Amino acid sequence: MRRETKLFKALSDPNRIRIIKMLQERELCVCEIADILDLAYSTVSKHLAVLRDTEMILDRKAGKWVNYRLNPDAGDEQVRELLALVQQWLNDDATVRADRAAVRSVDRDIICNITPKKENT
Amino acid sequence: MRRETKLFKALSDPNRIRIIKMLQERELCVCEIADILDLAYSTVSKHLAVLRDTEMILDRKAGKWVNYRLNPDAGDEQVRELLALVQQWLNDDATVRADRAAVRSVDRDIICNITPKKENT
DNA sequence: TTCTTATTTCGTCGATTGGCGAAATATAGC
DNA sequence: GCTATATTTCGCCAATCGACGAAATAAGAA
Repeated sequence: MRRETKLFKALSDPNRIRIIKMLQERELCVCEIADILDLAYSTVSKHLAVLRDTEMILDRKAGKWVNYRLNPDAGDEQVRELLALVQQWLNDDATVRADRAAVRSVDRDIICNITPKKENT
Repeated sequence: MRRETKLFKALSDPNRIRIIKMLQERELCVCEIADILDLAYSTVSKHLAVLRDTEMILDRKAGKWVNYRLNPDAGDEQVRELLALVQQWLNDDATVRADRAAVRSVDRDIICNITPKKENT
């Protein structure tokens, strides 16, 4: 019972739904998600922790970033079923569409003020 | 977005999940549900209002009782999908099993201290 | 019409939650 | 080893939520 309600609770916040819809597009780091959602890093980190704790998403270090991605092959069938459900939902939602467009253009190098590496000439 | 998170939120409380699992068994009134859940009538009434507000359940008057039942043919596909999901889940859960057994024996006439009608002799 | 009763609504309380900024942590780069 | 930085954790605040009892409502029964 706790497991199921915990899964539903994780999906009951709009920002966490937005995060999942964004991660359907591609892997993202905290600073990119925070940039798109326009939330504090700490808030995003907390939301991601909730989702990671349900195993709906996975994290891994990539340089100085921590990347988050969906976990569609989660061992838990309930997680898989809910992720499949949310995958089908909200694809015509205006906010989701805007977030998706943002995901395609968001750039962590710009957010973190990283100078592009010089091309060898 | 609001619609989806509202549905997930409705399912994120253990007692509301228990109510839905009980209603899979049969239609019930507030006093029967309160008896099984061991909650105040007002609390049960509020939980039922949350569920009715999502259209996952329907109510109708039956004498002095208000009966509640599942709405598996809800107009909203998302409601139908979630009800189908919860139908498959938790069927081995100890609490759900106990609640189901209680549903089969709970009797509103006993709860409300109604004297059975005398049989014609 | 009045009385009784199942239910709903209201108000209060303590617990939980989502937001933020600050502090702490992990670790890449030099 | 030190510095810089992305992220996580902590602490606080306001809003929300689930529990209860009391009051209000709806309506059945007499």
